[in-house]
Amino acid sequence: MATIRDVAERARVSPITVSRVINEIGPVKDETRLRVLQAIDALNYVPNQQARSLRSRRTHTLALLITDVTNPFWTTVARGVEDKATENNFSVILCNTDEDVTKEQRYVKVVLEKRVDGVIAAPASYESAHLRQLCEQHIPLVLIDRRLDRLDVDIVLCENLATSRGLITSLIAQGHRRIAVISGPEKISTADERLEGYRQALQEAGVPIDPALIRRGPFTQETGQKSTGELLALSHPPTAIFACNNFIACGALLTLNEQGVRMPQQMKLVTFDEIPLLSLVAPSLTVVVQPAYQMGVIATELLIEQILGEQRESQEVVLEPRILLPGQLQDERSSMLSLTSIRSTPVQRQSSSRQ
Amino acid sequence: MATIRDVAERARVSPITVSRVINEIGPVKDETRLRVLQAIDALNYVPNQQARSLRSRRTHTLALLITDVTNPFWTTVARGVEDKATENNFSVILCNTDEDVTKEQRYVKVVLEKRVDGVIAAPASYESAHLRQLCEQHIPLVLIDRRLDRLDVDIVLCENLATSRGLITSLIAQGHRRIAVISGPEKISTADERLEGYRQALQEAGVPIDPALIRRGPFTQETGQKSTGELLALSHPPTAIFACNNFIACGALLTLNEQGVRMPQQMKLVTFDEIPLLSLVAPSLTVVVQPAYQMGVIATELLIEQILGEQRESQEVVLEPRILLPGQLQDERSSMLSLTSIRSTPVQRQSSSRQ
DNA sequence: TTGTATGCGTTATCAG
DNA sequence: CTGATAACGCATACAA
Repeated sequence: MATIRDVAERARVSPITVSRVINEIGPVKDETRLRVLQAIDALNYVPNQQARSLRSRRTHTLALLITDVTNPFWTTVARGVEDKATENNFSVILCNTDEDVTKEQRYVKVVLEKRVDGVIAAPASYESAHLRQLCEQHIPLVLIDRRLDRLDVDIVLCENLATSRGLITSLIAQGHRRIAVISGPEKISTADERLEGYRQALQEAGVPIDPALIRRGPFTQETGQKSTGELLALSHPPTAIFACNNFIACGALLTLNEQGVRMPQQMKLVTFDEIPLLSLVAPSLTVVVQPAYQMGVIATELLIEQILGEQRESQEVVLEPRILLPGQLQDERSSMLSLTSIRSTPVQRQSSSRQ
Repeated sequence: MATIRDVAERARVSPITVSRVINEIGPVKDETRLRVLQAIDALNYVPNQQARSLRSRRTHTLALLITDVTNPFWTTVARGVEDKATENNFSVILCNTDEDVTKEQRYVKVVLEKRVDGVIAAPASYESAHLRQLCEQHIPLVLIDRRLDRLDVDIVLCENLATSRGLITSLIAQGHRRIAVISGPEKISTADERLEGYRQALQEAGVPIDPALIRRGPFTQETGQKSTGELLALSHPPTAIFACNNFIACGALLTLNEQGVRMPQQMKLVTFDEIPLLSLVAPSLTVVVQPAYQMGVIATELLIEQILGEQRESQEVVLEPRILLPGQLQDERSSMLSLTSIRSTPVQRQSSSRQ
């Protein structure tokens, strides 16, 4: 592949002049520029970003550490990140951690070696020592969706605790007393906060908390299926289930369906996060829809600010989820299938800087 | 950040010795190695991949050009690519082309600048001149899912034509005579081949082809909705619809649902590609499930062979899709929600090398 | 307006 | 077993 020197020779100038033409800095006579451009064209010259990065200390590359692109929530986040990154001439390296701290660590190492300009990460655990490593090395970092203990860093997320408390309060208002919850793993802030919201709502309403109605497990369909099966087998089963993410909700749905449980008559299901077609499958569902695409976009904006930018305080951006009640906004429910509409939504930040 | 020289100084050796320790090449006395390792640890030294790449001409980075991660099919492909890449110490840059040749071109440029070791791409059009550019520059390339005209290069895909012909033949055998098809854009091989299969099946069975029953548009939900609306409005509407991808099927499903069309009594729907929960929404659906995860894995294997490897003939790997009939294999239908099962499936190649 | 010298961090080559 | 030197491709600082 042609180098800057090849181009320089062909255009009968020095390499630096070629560099000036490419980067459009410094004065170059029009005639010279033309010769250079012709040489570039003739040789199919493409600047070597590796060499460039070595000097400029900019790789124009971001890393996105999420649990699993296969989850529509993260897929949409990834799409938001990629769109915003591309808009700013950054590439995105995709990293699936599967909520596995070891994998996360491996990716952190890759990130350091590759000298990416910044990282957007959903921690596999709120301890995640390796992510702290990034901060120590002064790699720009933005957390997304999940918190990290005792680390003052930019973060974009939705209000989990209050939202889930409101969700449960409203179930209680509808007359439900035996409400089950199926939450995610320990040490993941979203799982903890959604569960805590559940507890607070029951306490406020004076409804006793029955440990048998509280289930936890990986954020997977299997957890939903298994837990729902167990809940249905209770001598005094719940009348409502709060699934803490979409995969768990799918599992619950499958099991409820299998066992012929009618919704919402025999069981009311509420959940965090969207899955396409969910509204068609179970029109009685209440869904907390997090603005995943915007979360990705905003996280990327914050990251790029950090990379290009001035020092500033860490920001915590808290977005409002939309709550889709049964029968409501049917159309919008399937919007994930086509991001066109979401993409054009202007970004609104409800940020609260802290510390 | 510490450099190899810092480490060398601290360990009182030359940089090259440090390099030898890191890369585990050449002989180094145990004592020296230990000193070096201690220095590396003390300084938190991480080798600079940029500088390394400059010499070694290996970036350990792949690019994945797909139309849209948001489509569960591509999501799953991406996951397969990422898993296999990671296994071989490669990172993956995610590129969404949205079936837009201009975007594709921009990404090709990025790919060239970044000197990625190889590219996996689903062409936005079977012309896509820019992708040819990669071949000219001798960048290892593997096509996935879609063909490119007159280009002898590795490719992984499913049998589209025969599969769709079989699908339609079976509809005819069930007594359907007015069968509609909603296919994707022009210049995309999958859209063309699936449509061609439809045509062949009708011809073979002596069923006249009615142009009013043939619709094309972008592979989106909107296309499915719009086309289905138009088909239902025909004076002599079809009794079956063949949706050529999952998004189109979703659109069709939404419109059929809205208009209260009962399936399969009033309308039989068949489709390519899976969407989670599809089976719950419409148990009467017939779905051609392409092994997306495996496609990603195999494409990556081929690419890595090219990168690391010996010259060899271009390979064309054609995989068998699974066809899920109504009511059949209910469990497997939702397997996309959790890749665990897919991931453990051993890779079987039904390859046919050509040329 | 253009060019020279130098260095980014690493590794290949050759020498000791 | 270890080291000196050069080179990868480009851009900064300075000079002309």
